Amino acid sequence: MMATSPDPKENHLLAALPDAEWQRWLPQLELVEMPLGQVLYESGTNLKHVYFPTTAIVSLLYVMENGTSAEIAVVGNEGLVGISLFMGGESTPSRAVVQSAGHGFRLKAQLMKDEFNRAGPVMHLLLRYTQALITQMAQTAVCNRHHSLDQQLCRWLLLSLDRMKGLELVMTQELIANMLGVRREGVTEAAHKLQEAGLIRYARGHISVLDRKGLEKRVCECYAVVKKEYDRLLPEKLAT
Amino acid sequence: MMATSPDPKENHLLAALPDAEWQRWLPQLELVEMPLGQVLYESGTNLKHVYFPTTAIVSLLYVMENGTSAEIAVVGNEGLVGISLFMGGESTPSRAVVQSAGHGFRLKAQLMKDEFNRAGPVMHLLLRYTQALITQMAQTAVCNRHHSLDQQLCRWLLLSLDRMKGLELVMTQELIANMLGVRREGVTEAAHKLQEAGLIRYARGHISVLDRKGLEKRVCECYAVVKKEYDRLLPEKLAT
DNA sequence: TCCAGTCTGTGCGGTGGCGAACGCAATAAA
DNA sequence: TTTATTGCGTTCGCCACCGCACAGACTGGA
Repeated sequence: MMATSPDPKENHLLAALPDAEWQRWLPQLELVEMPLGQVLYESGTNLKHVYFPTTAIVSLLYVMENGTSAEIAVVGNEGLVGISLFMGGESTPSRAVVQSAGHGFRLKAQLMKDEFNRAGPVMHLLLRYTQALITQMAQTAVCNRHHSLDQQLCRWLLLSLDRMKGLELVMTQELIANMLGVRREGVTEAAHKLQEAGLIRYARGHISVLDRKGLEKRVCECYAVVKKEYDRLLPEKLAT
Repeated sequence: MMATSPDPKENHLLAALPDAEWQRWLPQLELVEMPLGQVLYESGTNLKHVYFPTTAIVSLLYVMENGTSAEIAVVGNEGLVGISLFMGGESTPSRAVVQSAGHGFRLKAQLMKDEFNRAGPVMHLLLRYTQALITQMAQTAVCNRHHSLDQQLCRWLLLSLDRMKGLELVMTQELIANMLGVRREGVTEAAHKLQEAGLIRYARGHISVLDRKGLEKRVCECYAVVKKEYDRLLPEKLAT
């Protein structure tokens, strides 16, 4: 198995850049490896970079005083980590952790702010992305309130799947439980059901999705709402 | 009891406007009454105005396919309703409903977009507000996951309290239940506990807060996280 | 004054997720 | 090969919240 080719255009936002900005940014983009568990930023700290994942997936989560956590949103090759930089706050009360190892590119904070403040197409692209992210957060709140763990697991799997290439996640049930903010045993049970139904197969930290359509049948409406909003706000550009 | 005086500067965002924009906006600001239950925008529809509540409180909520709902965020005189206008999406999958009757001012959609696109201090103000709103949504997700109904009720009461003048909410337990996305009976029980503890008093759709500090002692950390972020991002301007 | 509608109190069984504990198997390290 | 670690399976009691059903209490309107 070879590492994936580090092409910035694997990130949809970078791929959607107008040619002028693309030329300007390219020399400034720094390829970074993003190993599992890496913390990109900590709650309340000022950001030094924004990250554009290509093959990695990043979880935005809030860690409570007692140590338990809950995922707020997930970011992959469709987006960027660090919106608070251009939103003006410089920091947020959440933490960004690499949930699935891979690569990405980063840009220095000041550079990002300068580019945003040109108030051109880049700004509007980033704002539309931010709105999609907002929808994801809102729907997470709804899902946490109303839907069963089974459905939430399906949602989580599908959201992850949409942000990677293959059909296999390297991910223990314990980690998933931390993301969802539930017990590990709950995830074990829910995953077991999905395996019995022939939708997934898992073993020691590897989950293979066998029947994506099957997951889509089980998942709650939240997944579709979020996906639709991403598609609406961030239509695939023709670039590359 | 007289109606409150309809002063645009009761809205913190309007009050924070630089003098130039204030002069420019003033003739365009339209005073509107906002009766309980009014729907400011519906899921998926294009917005025609942005609303700046002064004495009203507005709930952003998502209504599920089966009719049940969950609150995503609450907006009062500290903010504005309709961020998707300048974020670029024009619509969102949520609904905005007046939760507490009062007044507000509105601005036509196109005007708002034009003002935003000047890319000056107004834009940065609105973006900072949006980030605060994002924090509120994120924390709602966390709270829905981890905290008891009792604590969530406290959080909800305090958030509402911060956005109004007096100490009495006109609000049935059934309505609160719809906002929180829980059963009415659950709210009844939680409210009963608070009343027994002498923190609130209620009767037929009127809730009086007797001991705000007491509520703050019972509430989960979520409230403080959100409040702190609003204070950080939207410091009180000296205007007026 | 009486009725209808609204708001709150309460009780019941059901269930989904919690916390803790322990067993087991597959992998990695010695 | 042995040993330690990691990941998954299972059980058991517990509690918060759910859904439903109904009773009382207050209010406004005819």
